Amino acid sequence: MKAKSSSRVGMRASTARNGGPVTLEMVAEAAGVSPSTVSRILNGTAVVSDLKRQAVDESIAKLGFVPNPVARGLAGGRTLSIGVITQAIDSPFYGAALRGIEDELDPFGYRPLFVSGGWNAAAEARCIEVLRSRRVDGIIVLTGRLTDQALKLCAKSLPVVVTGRSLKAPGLFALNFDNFEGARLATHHLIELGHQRIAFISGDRDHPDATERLRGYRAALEAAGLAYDAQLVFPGEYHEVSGLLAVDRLLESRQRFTAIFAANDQMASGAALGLYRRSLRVPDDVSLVGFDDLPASLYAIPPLTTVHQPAYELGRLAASAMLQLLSNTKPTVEVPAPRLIARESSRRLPG
Amino acid sequence: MKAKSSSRVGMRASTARNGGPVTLEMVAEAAGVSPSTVSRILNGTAVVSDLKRQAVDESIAKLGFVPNPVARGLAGGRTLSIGVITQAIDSPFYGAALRGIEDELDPFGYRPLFVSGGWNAAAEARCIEVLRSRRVDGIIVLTGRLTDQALKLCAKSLPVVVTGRSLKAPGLFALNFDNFEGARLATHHLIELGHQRIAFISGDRDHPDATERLRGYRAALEAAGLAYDAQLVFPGEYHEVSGLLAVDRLLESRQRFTAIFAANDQMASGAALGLYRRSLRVPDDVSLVGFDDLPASLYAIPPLTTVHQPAYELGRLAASAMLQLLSNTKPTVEVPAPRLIARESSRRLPG
DNA sequence: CTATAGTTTGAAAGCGCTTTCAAAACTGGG
DNA sequence: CCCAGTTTTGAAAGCGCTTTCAAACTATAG
Repeated sequence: MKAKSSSRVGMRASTARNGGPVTLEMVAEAAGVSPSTVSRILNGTAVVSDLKRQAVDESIAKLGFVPNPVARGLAGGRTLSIGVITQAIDSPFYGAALRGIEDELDPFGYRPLFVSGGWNAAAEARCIEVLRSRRVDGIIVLTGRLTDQALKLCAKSLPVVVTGRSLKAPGLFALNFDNFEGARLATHHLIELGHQRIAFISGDRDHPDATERLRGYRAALEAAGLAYDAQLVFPGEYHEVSGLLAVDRLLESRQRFTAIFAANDQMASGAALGLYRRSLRVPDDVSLVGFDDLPASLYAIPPLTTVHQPAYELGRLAASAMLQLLSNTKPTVEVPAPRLIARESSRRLPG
Repeated sequence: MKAKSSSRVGMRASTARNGGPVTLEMVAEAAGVSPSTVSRILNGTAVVSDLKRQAVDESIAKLGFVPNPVARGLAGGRTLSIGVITQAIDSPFYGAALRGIEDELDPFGYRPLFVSGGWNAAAEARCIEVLRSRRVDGIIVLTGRLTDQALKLCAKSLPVVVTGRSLKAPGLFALNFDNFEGARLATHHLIELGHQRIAFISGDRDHPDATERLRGYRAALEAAGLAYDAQLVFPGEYHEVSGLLAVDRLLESRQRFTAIFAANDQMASGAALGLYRRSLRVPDDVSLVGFDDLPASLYAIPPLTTVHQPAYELGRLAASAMLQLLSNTKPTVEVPAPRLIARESSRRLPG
């Protein structure tokens, strides 16, 4: 836009017309200073007399100059891009986080570079290599399967922000959501409604979140003096089908239960379908609670009671932490506490 | 991965250990040739004797050399990255397309650079500037609001692939899904089930897809000798709330109807909730059909009858077309035809 | 065996920016 | 008014790669 309009505005110096984009050198010439000075002004690397600064600022505006990030990357090492390792670019949960990252980075001129690891440590390691070769200025890792080791190693050469774990290391900042508390809240909510036989559909067992949520479920049970019954726990894999399957198994097991707590909304959605297939009504016959509060859950039928996980906020926070890391300040971001969103899929046990 | 393992393998020449990544120059030296030769081999820019080629290949492997895309971008103009303008990184519909693009590009060493336009022509124009300044090799535009003009202009300097419109220009390839036919199919399906009063929740009216879908709806009606009744058409905005609102207005209008066709799944989902709130059952009281076939629609309650739009495939095709454009072959990709996926939200009108 | 055309190769000049390094322009203090 | 001490500035050397250009070959014909 800028560059385009300049061709209408100024014709003093050579603009876009003369051949390709405006370069720093052209600005320098137009302002009657050396390229170094322009660079210094651009980066605030040194004090420059007000006179020259003004001349340069003017030329920049007149020519519609936009620094070339590629050249910057080569010369200075900074590319103004942040690598983001996500598990799947189209994940309903991480999507919001990605948007948060994008929104937070944008005003600072940084761009996210998204790469998908697909829940696979080897693929994620490759992602890191790719990002490194693209000279990103930092890496944000959304959960994933990389070992803490690998992350720490990476943080030695590049600032790293990681979500979904607690970890401390130089150049590394971890941002963790309180999954334990969230699950405790959800389970507690059901207990409060009078439910005693609460089935749990858990997530991938090698997923750090998943084990935390299971712990939260147990903790709430125990706190209420209810026995933990392993027969009521069904392994899932965080996607819809596994929720459906879990319900099938639950029903086949002939266990008595009045409520289901699924470790994420996607499984809850699958579970809901499973119940629907067997003509069991939510919440009349079975109360159902999820985790994550996906946008879609608000429009589930019935709208799903769930634990709100602020994915968008988490994205912003991660990005903000990265920005702080890059400016050498110690990140000071606080992850919001879990909140239970009671909707219509859970209700008081009659009788 | 590569670079890492090399530090275990070779120690002949200076590897990662000596200071930063391996450069092309180091490879040249190790192979006893000039940098130019290495570059030529890397890019296939010229014939090189088998002897040297082998020596170079070996050194590359031994040193674990990975070309620096940033330097490449500066020198050669090619950055091996493709800009992708999407409307929202977390859109349930476009998400799949993004994944398709990523998957298709990956084996060729290209990376997508996603930027969000947010359904806003000005923002999209800014996106183009950003991408251009990042020296992307091409731009894929997923629908959006840019004028055909703007796209053609852009295509003059950079290959462009655009979805969601039909457009012909040099350096530009358009990939359009047959929205008209899809909508016709959906409406026809309901008619076949005996429905005659079919309400339509349309999309944004300044959205090209939306008008096509409306046309398809009308065409099916007319083909069946059913009168088009503007009173049964409610404007929506392609998201859940607007579907909910549309149903409210539909109900308030006291129009007689037995089925609803929503111009996308998200609005269908909102509509379903609206019906649920009024204790109208889908499909018993009202048949409901959507458009897009979002992953979530399979798990809606009841599972949603919808028109399958191959978002993932579309992404792959767009990326593939871009790759062809980049290699100067005329793209030859074919968009799959719309298919109706009959599930449980629609049923034969009794009586 | 030389002249000529055709190949393969290397030297060197960038790409647009950052960043040393040293020179130039200012300070004052004596 | 000169010199040391402090800024402010510019020249120039890269960053890692591509690409022209011309030199060094090789093959072919005369």
